[in-house]
Amino acid sequence: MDKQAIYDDLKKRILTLELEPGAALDEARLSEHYRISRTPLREILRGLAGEGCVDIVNNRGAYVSSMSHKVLRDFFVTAPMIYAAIGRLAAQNAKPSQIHEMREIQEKFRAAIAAQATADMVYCNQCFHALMGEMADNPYLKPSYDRLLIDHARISQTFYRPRDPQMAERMYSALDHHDQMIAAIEAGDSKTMVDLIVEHWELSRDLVEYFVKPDPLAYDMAAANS
Amino acid sequence: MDKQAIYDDLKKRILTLELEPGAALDEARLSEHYRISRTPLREILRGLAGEGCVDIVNNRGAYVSSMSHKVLRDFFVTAPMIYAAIGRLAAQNAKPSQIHEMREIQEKFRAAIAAQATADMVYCNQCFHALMGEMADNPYLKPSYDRLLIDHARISQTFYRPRDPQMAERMYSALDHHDQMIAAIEAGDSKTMVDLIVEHWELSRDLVEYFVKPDPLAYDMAAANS
DNA sequence: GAGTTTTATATTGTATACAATTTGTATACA
DNA sequence: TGTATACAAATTGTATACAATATAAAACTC
Repeated sequence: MDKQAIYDDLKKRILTLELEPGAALDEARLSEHYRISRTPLREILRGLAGEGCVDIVNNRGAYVSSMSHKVLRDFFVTAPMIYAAIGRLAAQNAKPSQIHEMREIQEKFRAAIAAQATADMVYCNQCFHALMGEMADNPYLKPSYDRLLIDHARISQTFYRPRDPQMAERMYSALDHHDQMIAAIEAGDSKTMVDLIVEHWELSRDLVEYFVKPDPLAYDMAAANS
Repeated sequence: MDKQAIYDDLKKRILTLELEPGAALDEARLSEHYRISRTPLREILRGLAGEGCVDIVNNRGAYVSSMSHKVLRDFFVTAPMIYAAIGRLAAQNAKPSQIHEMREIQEKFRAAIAAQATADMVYCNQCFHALMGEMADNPYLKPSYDRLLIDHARISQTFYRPRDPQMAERMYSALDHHDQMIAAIEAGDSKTMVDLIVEHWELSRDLVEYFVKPDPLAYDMAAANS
């Protein structure tokens, strides 16, 4: 397992919440686990800190970045603007090879949904949106976008309930959006792309809203039975 | 000189173009210069890479991040949106202690302009806008904003001509904008704030436009004398 | 028994030595 | 003369040992 692979593995474990927000990342333990010395491991942790996955406190170690209420609020304030901008730029700047790669990811995504393989779904979705960031090809937006994607993955996992039939519906909507996005990107149609991004975003927003404000239990049993 | 001081010093040297875009950052040379070993120096370089000051290529060392035409274009595409968003959030979220600090920076800025101390002007301006980023208090926008500020400083220095009388005018306009911004932030008036940000931005845009498209020399000497 | 100081342990930070990779140069050959 | 290969130098990457700092525990004072 080389350095990049360890980097990716750690990032994946953070994204999938296997390493929970706030969890301490002990250098000695991790370096032993991955069979490398502390020096390169520290560089990996600092790299992840640059991406926003990890918070480092001087002389007190590294922690998986937290997900406080404030962070959640900031996420919902910021994501629409950045996502729209990235979508617009992706439609303008995508290279043919990237569009091809996107189609491949989309087919894997489709298969994962059909197979109800939650982990694969999350991963393919992540790849799809990360690639969109590459297409946009803007070094100033990329760091913010990547940070949003990291927390987007974590938030989605927090609120996703695999047994709820509404979830399957949502996933097929998302899949459909992705198909339309690929078409818009190929056509270089940035206006349609932004509309799709907004629509897609509302899926995520509604998921959390539904969690915070779920269908209430009947508080008047007599009425519920009538 | 502790680690943070070395970090700041390197960043400052990059911002002031003392270390030019694309310049190689030799680990051995730098570690000797700052009297620390390579291990912490490497961490500093990776930290700066996370901020976007430095590009690191595997097995081929660190370089001051470049300023290609594409980067310049991306800068002008992206900055208005992010600056406006940061301005709006700063007006909404600024804490009294931060407003107080901002006033102090502004007075130093005023003094630097009066004294025509270019380096101090650049530094105070940088501090002013960095503090605005702190006020906005949004972890998703901050990485993009900081990256924009780094290149903004470098671009401004590239196109600034201290001997041009127009430059002094511009600086007084900027100073005036800053005064008005502080008032808007204190009043929590985010609408006015965004208008000011746009106006302030046009100063920077015009500076570069003027450089790219300066007053042409007379090409018809007869006509010029008539 | 509560609070403070001291001591021990654990963890992070730094220096140095060594390994791996890349780059430059010289030489052989077409 | 141009290209390819082999070797040498320089530079980056990693491991390990040691130093500094923070946390936990124990002893002490009041």
